[in-house]
Amino acid sequence: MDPSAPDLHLGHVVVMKKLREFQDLGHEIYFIIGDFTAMIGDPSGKSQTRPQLSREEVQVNAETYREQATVILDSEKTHTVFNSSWLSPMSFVDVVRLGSRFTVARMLERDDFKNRYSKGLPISVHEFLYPLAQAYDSVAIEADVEMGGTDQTFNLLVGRTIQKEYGQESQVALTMPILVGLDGVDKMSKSLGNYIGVKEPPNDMFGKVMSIPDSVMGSYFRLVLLDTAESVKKMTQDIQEGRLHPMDVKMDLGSRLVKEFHGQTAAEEAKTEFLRVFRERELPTEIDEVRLADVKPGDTVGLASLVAKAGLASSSSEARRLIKSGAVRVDGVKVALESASCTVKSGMLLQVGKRRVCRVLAEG
RNA sequence: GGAGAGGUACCCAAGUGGCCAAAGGGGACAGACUGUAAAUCUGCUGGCAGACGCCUUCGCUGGUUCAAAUCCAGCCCUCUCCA
Repeated sequence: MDPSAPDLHLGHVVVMKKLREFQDLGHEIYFIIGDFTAMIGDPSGKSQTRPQLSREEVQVNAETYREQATVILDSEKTHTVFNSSWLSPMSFVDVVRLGSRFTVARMLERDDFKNRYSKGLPISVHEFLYPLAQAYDSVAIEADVEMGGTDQTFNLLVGRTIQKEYGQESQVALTMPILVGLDGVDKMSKSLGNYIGVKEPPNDMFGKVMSIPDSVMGSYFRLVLLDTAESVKKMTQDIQEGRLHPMDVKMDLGSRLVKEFHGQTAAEEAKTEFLRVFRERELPTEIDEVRLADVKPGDTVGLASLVAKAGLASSSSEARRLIKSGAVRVDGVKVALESASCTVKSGMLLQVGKRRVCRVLAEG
């Protein structure tokens, strides 16, 4: 687990559910926090070395992980370890020795490296060290089985080779299919912002589920909810032949997911709220309140800057564009004049698009 | 070490003295339509400002010029071939 982005999402859940199965069958799980490897940065097409995290940050993130992971995993059978504890003490000699057990040709078997190499894109030497470091993790804990997404196949296989070189029996590499994110195209990941976090509030979780393309619903049922292949196939057919409406199926998916992470009641509430806001087009039952210290009731300010201050747009220029395109409402009334100014009232309602709403509390 | 090519906004990519806040495409965002789906159409895509307008950006640092993404010098980085 990479500790630089401490949010577990449904993509992780796919793998963790399989881990849980192993636990239920009596296996012990080592949850490796990649605090050392995070400094190298997994080659992902962007060869940027990630910022080094402080000891404290890593600790905090690790704790966050543990807490989130226990939603799925049995904490009794889960050991949390940091790979810096065996990678940091290695000397340069050790690293050279490790490197001598693997060849460049085999490194270039990895698709990502192969592609970059053939396209003339840079590959730094330290990136070759990443799979080796991860492989050494397997040596350090004497792993019997290592699990990950299919994108980890190469790394897992390097682990097998390296273990053998260090006189251990090669681990079994087990990969789970990759869950696609909300865009329906790319893998679910935090950096792409197309994820559903396991700790997200019920309403957000439900709403995000509803925004996924129909075409990927099946994989969510199969990989996250562990429905059988047959039932997913039947569902797909029923939709195609008009016996089921895709939206109903998606709402069912949303309810079941929210139920899994937040319970039955939350699931029902999230569904009701969704119908209320997006079908009936009413305001949400709970609206965020934004306190603005530098504005007081009665002030006349530019609407654009107010929208930006309230955090509904990233800048006032951005807010201007949104106003111009007719996305902004003040107390429910659309204002499309870019240069509009408005008189501040405490508790006034600001809306941008369908999703961003807040109440402004002027406390200047 | 030698020779060549290149570094432009979130990404790809045009631009080779003023008409450049920078073509085009993708993505993102917003509007219409809808099932907060897909597809389609439209808008929009540096920041500040109520407005006239102002400020910052084309690898970095200096220079030439009334004017530089564009010319010059140095530096940094990437790729290819040769050694």
